[in-house]
Amino acid sequence: MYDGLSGWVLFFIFVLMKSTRKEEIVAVASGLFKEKGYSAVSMRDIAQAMNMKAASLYNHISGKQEILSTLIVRVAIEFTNAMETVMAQESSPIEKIEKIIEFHIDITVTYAENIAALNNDWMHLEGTDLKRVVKMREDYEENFRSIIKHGINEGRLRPNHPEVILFSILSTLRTLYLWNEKRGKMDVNILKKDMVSVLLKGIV
Amino acid sequence: MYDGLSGWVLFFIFVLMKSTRKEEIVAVASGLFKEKGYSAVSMRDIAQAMNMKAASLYNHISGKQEILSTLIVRVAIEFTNAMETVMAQESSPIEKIEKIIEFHIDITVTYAENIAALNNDWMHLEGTDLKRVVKMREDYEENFRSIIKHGINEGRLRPNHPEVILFSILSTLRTLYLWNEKRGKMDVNILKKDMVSVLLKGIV
DNA sequence: AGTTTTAACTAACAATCGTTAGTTTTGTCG
DNA sequence: CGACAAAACTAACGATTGTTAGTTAAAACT
Repeated sequence: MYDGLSGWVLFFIFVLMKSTRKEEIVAVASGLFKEKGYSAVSMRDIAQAMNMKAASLYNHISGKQEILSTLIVRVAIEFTNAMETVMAQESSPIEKIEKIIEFHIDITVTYAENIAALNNDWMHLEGTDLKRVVKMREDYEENFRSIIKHGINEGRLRPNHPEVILFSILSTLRTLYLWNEKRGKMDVNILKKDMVSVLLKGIV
Repeated sequence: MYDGLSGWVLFFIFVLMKSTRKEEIVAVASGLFKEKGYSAVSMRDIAQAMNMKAASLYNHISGKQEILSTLIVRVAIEFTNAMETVMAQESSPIEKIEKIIEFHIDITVTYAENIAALNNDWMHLEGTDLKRVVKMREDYEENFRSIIKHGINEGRLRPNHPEVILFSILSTLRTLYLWNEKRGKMDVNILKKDMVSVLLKGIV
């Protein structure tokens, strides 16, 4: 009985170890990418930050491209899922926009480096990954746009150009990751309230 | 009389030619930097886009770094001057913020590629240029912050966290350059009105 | 204890990087 | 036309890039 359990435990430890080693590389690399950008970070830079030699990285990953792909696709899926959850709800356009602001803040808290790569280094993806991420972004924006248009048509949003509204909110949310140090002192829920207030009701 | 004039004309043509050749390089490079980032663009890429060989570039510029520096410092000065003009005016905080939004749009129209480099590649500047640009950005943000704080203290701005207001407006304005294709069809003055409305009065 | 994985290492590769030196072409002025 | 300067060229440099091959040390399983 103990032996049987021990087998499972060791299996999970094995899986965990194998994945955390790759995850460690991805995490370390994401920090460097955020500071200098994908192209300015070499495999030797990443290796040095992990106290190993560049060639050793290839025991865990297939190449530099896989790191970027893992990093970006992961957070892109996160945003896509969150948006689809909001779209599935039967709530007003304004409530949906509030939800979008809130999950952007939530995702930014845990995925700041991934978002940096998504924003700044998506064009260095290759092949299928590039197409997939671009498609996800287009769909995401189209969903957001339709919410805004509904809001205007129903008379619940002021009739400004939808593209201006979409762009203003989205560019604020997308660059939230740059703002993590100052936000650090601020409670997330207070930030959400302030953010919703500023973006929806303005500042005057 | 004609000869005297001809001398001046030729002098100006000379100055113009000498500067446009360098300016051409800077302009072409800025387009490439915007698409792929400074580090991912090689001197051979820039040369190819100019129909010449990489070595020939060095007849006009001292190196890759000078291109980046020229590009970024130029637009940083533009923003600094515009902000100082606004600060010198005796107008209300709200009017000042309106002016800031407007000159951001104006500068973006003519300096889109420069702004891309300022936003994404400033960290690849070296030495004095790096310090200078970082200082200009800090001063710029500090000026903006003081306007917002005055607005709140005078009761003309809703009392949200100043940092949230600053960040929301500034990140929208800073990423305007990403939005130039869709804006292309839109009249600049209409864009200004909509932008001021959305950022100041919100969307509900 | 012996065997097999896992994950580190050294060494090296072909390609590309920014840049320099030296040469040739182009164009302008007297 | 000849002299001269500007701006292109070819060739090459040393350094760095991502990656592969082959080897060794450590850890895990039977």
